[in-house]
Amino acid sequence: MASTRQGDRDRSMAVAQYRPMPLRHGEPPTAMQSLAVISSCRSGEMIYSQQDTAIHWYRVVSGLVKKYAMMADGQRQIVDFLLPGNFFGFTARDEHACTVEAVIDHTVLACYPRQRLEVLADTDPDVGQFIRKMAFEMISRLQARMVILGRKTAVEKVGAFLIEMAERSSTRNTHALVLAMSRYDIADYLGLSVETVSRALTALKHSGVIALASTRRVMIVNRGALAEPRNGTARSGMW
Amino acid sequence: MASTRQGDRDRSMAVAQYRPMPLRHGEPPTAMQSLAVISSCRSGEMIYSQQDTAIHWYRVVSGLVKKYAMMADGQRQIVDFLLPGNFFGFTARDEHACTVEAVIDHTVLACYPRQRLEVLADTDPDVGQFIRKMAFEMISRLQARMVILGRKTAVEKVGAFLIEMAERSSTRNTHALVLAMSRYDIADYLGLSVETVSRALTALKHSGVIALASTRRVMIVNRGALAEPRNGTARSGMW
DNA sequence: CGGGGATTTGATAAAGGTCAAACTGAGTGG
DNA sequence: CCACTCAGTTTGACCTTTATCAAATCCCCG
Repeated sequence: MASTRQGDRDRSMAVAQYRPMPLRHGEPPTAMQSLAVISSCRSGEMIYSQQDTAIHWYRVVSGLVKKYAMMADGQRQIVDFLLPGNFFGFTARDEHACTVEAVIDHTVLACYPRQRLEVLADTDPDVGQFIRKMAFEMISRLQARMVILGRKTAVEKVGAFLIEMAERSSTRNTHALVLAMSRYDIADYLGLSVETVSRALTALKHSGVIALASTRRVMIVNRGALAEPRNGTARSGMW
Repeated sequence: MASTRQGDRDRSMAVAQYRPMPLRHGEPPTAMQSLAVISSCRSGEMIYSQQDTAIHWYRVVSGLVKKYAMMADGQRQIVDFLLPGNFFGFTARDEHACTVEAVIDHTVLACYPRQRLEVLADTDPDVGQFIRKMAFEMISRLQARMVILGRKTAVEKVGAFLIEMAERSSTRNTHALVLAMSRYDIADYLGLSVETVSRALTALKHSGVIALASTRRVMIVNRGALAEPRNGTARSGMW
């Protein structure tokens, strides 16, 4: 599946295997929090749109938000889901490259005036450090997803997605998991069609790797097989 | 190809089309530059490896560098190519998630001790701001690539790649372009097989969208068609 | 108790991967 | 200077994976 010919040459050196990163950022510094304005959104409500001027930075307090790009032909790629504690909306340029909208009702956001926060970041090292760290974490997360998008089969993508969500959810129990987003959203996040996402979930269920309490409530039964379907119970070929 | 059913609902709102970002960062602040140690690498030389401790941050002065992740089965995903002016090596955690190696001989790097640079970022607003901006730009770039990886055909991916390289190269002429990396590298960057990359280039050549002066020297003849192969000369189906 | 979006399932086709082989061109040694 | 080599690239044949089209089913909400 990959171009392994040159890969083979490299493999001896890079012994270690790629692993995504669990990591949680602490609370923002209080100086920063004092700038926040709290607001609540309903499901489907747009926070900002592609090409809007970037006036605010945001943090998800509770709920779920999706960041996506639309293409000329109407195709959509969800670039990220933002969970409680995650930041979004910062950009080096003046306008946003993506659209962001709330996925569920009662999504609560902290909203920071960009100008004032940038000044604060310049003057308060805690704030500067915090923002830097946050940006670095986002880079790590995007890089991990790049690997998933580029080099995984449908079942592996869905498996990786479930693990990612289980780990990023603040729940204690990483084996039970509620998917707040639709199959369509999952598909556009993983670069698959809805049907393929559905079939992958069915395949994982039938092979006993996961169980579905309801369509959106997933129990992770065999975490190892979910992370590495190629050596697990899940047979190759999906059907 | 996408799950357009829900996408249709959204399309009315997101009128604008997604466009990647050309953007060049200026020179780093001199306070920062005074920390730099310059070094030169040969082709294939590893700068750091997955799981190495992150002790330095780097900037490409000249040449070309690739950042990639290896997976358990030997598959490789190139997460980014770094061109002159680009930074790499920063992470929120202690160890690197990716391996970085030079693609061509005489690749020159500026190497910054992480500890000291972080202190400097805390004390010197110019440096803090510069690093923040750099991180934000990298986020933009990764997001743009996510769209390409997730929702494009092989020919579109290769087209987008050529455009990206043409724009990121500091050359005045964005129509002639030298690919310093191999087809294998391009394949692992785009999540394709080498053969498919080669066929896509051939297809673009035959349809007159590009011309190949030699295998690695590309002339962009019809930039519009390269960006939007679906409405261009390039017929769907590739063969 | 509908109604309609969300999800699943099935049949089919297209895109891209894989395997195999030929070709190209830069370096190497005779 | 030329055969030779070998990595990199291209091309061809075939086959797997996933998208697409179509339809059934589920289930949430009024």
